Amino acid sequence: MQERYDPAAIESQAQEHWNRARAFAVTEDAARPKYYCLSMFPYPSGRLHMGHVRNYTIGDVISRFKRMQGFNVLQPMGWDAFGLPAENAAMANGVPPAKWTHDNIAYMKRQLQSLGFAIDWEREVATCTPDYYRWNQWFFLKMLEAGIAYRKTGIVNWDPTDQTVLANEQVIDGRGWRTGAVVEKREIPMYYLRITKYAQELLDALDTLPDWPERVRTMQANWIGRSEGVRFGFPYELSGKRELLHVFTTRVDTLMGVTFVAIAAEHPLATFAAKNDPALAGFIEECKQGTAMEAELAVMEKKGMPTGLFVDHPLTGERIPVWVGNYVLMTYGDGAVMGVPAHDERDFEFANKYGLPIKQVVQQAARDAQGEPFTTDHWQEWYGAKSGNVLVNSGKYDGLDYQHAVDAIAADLKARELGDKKVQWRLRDWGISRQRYWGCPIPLIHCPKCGDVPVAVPDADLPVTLPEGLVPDGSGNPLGKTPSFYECACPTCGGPARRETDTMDTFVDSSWYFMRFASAGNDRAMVDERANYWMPVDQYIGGIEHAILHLLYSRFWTRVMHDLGLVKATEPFANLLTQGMVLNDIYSRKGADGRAEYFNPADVEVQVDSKGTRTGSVLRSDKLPVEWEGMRTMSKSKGNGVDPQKLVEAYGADSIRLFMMFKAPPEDSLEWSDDGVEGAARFMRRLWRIVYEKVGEDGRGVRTVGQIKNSELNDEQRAFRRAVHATLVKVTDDLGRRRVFNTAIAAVMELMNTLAKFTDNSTTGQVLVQEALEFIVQMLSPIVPHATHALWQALGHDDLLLDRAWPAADPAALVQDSVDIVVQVNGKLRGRVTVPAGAPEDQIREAALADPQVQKWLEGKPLRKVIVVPGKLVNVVV
RNA sequence: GGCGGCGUGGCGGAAUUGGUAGACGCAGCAGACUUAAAAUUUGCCGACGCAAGUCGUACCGGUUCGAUUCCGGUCGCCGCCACCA
Repeated sequence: MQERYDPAAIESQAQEHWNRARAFAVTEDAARPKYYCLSMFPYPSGRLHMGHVRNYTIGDVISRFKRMQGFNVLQPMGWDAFGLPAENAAMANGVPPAKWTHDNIAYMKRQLQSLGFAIDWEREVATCTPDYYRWNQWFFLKMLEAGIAYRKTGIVNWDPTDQTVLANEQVIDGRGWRTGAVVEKREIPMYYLRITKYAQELLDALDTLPDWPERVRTMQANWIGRSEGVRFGFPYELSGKRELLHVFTTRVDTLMGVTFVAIAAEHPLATFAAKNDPALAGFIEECKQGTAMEAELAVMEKKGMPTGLFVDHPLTGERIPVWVGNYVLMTYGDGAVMGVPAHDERDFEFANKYGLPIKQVVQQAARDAQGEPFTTDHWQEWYGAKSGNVLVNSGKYDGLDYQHAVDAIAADLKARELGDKKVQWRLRDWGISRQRYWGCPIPLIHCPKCGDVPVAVPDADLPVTLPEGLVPDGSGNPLGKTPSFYECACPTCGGPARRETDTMDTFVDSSWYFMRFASAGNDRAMVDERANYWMPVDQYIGGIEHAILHLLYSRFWTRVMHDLGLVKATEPFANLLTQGMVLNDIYSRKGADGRAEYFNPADVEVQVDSKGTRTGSVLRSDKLPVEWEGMRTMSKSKGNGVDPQKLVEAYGADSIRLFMMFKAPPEDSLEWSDDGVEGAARFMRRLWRIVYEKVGEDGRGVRTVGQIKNSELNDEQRAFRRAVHATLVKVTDDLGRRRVFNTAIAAVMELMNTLAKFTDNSTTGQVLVQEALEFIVQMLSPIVPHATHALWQALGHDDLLLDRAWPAADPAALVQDSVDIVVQVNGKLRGRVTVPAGAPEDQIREAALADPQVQKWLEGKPLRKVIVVPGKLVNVVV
């Protein structure tokens, strides 16, 4: 073997070897246990960033480890290739999105290959190819048929920058998730998927996903947002006709305390009332503009205006005024709420401001608070707890507790046919229409003769192919200006018709790609029996930012595919790992104009004192100070990005992979450090050298490992071998059950330190060193596959390391003759004793008490108690 | 405001079921090798103390023979949701 560790040569050689052997192409094999390991596929933005590298390294380590454990492992890769950045790039460069996207895919694929990921590239998919998106279209039509997809004209979130509609999930703090532009409200006909139909299932099934992070399950449960309450109507007359103003409430027990009804500005009744009331119309307009930030909305002043309309109290018939309130959401429930100022903080604030009556109807059972002035303090006391309170001032309901009051009032409302108990969801149906070009065309045709309802494209005419040569100009969807695309014949009547030019939300593409990997290449079906072999994904890995959108959509989509008979799985991802972000230092300097200029950490020199504490930092080029702003995710605007490509060229893929796995546990954020990468490279060189020193220039390892008999070893040899096998046990557990790679690597490093001190040159000693090196190489192989591939050969093996079975520890090597016992006196460490393994408690106790160090602390004091934890410690209480 | 999570050396982190706090690495300090530097390598590296030892896992209290770990409270940071009736 070569003396020098030369990652570039080693890595390209290993990769060639794997490629020649088609080592990562995998076929379904019912005889072997399958393992589907999937990392979230990337958007082909141009180049990989460090977040990708971390994500895919984690997946690769797990895949390679599982493979060595005998699983039939599928690790595929694809491209989430539709989306807006391609259109923006197209506008900037005048290049069609298709070309930009495909160029990026080619480049990023090379990058992924240079990192040595064990990916089955024969299953690669790109969502922008007709082979893939035709099944989006096909399944959309199936959902239309099944009533899961439907068309509705509704108020939508309009992103003025991207000129498109956004789903509720894509609006963050009132701004577009991608552009950050303040979202406007618009009325547009579009297509929805009835995810609300699955709300209960999606909520309940969270309990079947114990291997998902708790916080992701909580976030999904909150997002689905189940509330139990009562929906009922306040009767009123409008032009002689009896109508109902519906509201939803979880506190129907306070119904007798209603003193007003508040409706949203967009409510039809508000629109009606505003017709002859310019002041009200103005107020409504003001509300619709609204402040964008939700956080501000929450603390914003309650504002309202009377509509001049009145409704009847559903039980008492009392006249109740209807107000427009800026705090009422049109998008939740019926866009109207009953106002109970005594028992709802928002209503209380509103009533105080506008002088509306406050009527207390609930109070603590043990208390008589009647006649006391009503203050915010009272509100908190009375409203806070549902339990322990009873109704007052509520006629026949007086004295009932919360649950009984709800039941009684709900029953009475039902008897009057005004309402009933209802479960209300926060989740809303998923709007998938986008007025964008670079997406999957929605396969419908609008025919002027066949009526308003669009006609489905027949299966035989699928896919509706997206023309690839167009370049958007920033003014809406270019498909709408391309007659060759939209002009078509109606499949029903044959007359001239217009093709739908909206495309699908790209979250559609990513909602089922994992099943396509499992049915790769099938041009006759969306999925086939192979999907039932692979699904569900055994391990899914990706960023926490997808905790709601992508994961919820995928869960929904999988259920629909199940219900329409396409797959057996009901949940797509059995196990979820949300990897942490990759952070880097941010350095800046205030310019003369007050604007901050940012510098890459690689160009900054950190100054430390003699203890290593950081005292300041200067720019390398001018030696002038720069300010450290802490660590944040890598971004262009902060100038703290790190290019994986340059690192691979400088250090090799293995050192980068090792550093990322060692620096932090996978779920924690990872703080980038060039020194840390240097340290990883140092370790790789050390590993290489230690093997080189053992096997020499053209040496082969001592292939006699199987012959080690533990009983024939001397004490030092036995201790060394025990360390080797104990490390194997720990690393196996860390990589498998615990999924913490940093401690696994630390354990191997520790073993390397032990190995360096083991200088036994006897034949037996050399065999033990050979065994240790083989174990070390195997244990590290999922993490640094290239170097270990070469080292495995150097150690005298001809087989492919990645197919080698994961080693098993020799139980005889793990046996300990004696154990060290820690002795505490009153809980403080005072001594250590060595006793034979498995010694009875009495013997341990005697040995501990006899220890001179311990004796010193015991003298003259009466023993009160001795606690013996076999194999671990003794605590003497005096 | 609600829910969830987290606070350990100069730094990243370890301590897996309540049982030796600080593994492993980075940075730092001292030495060896070298004409020199790099590379490599050896040792030290929580605080106070000459030492024996004492203190120490954000802070205060509790349970326990024993608490970084469990419980209650306070402070701080992070994440998500946020006028959801």
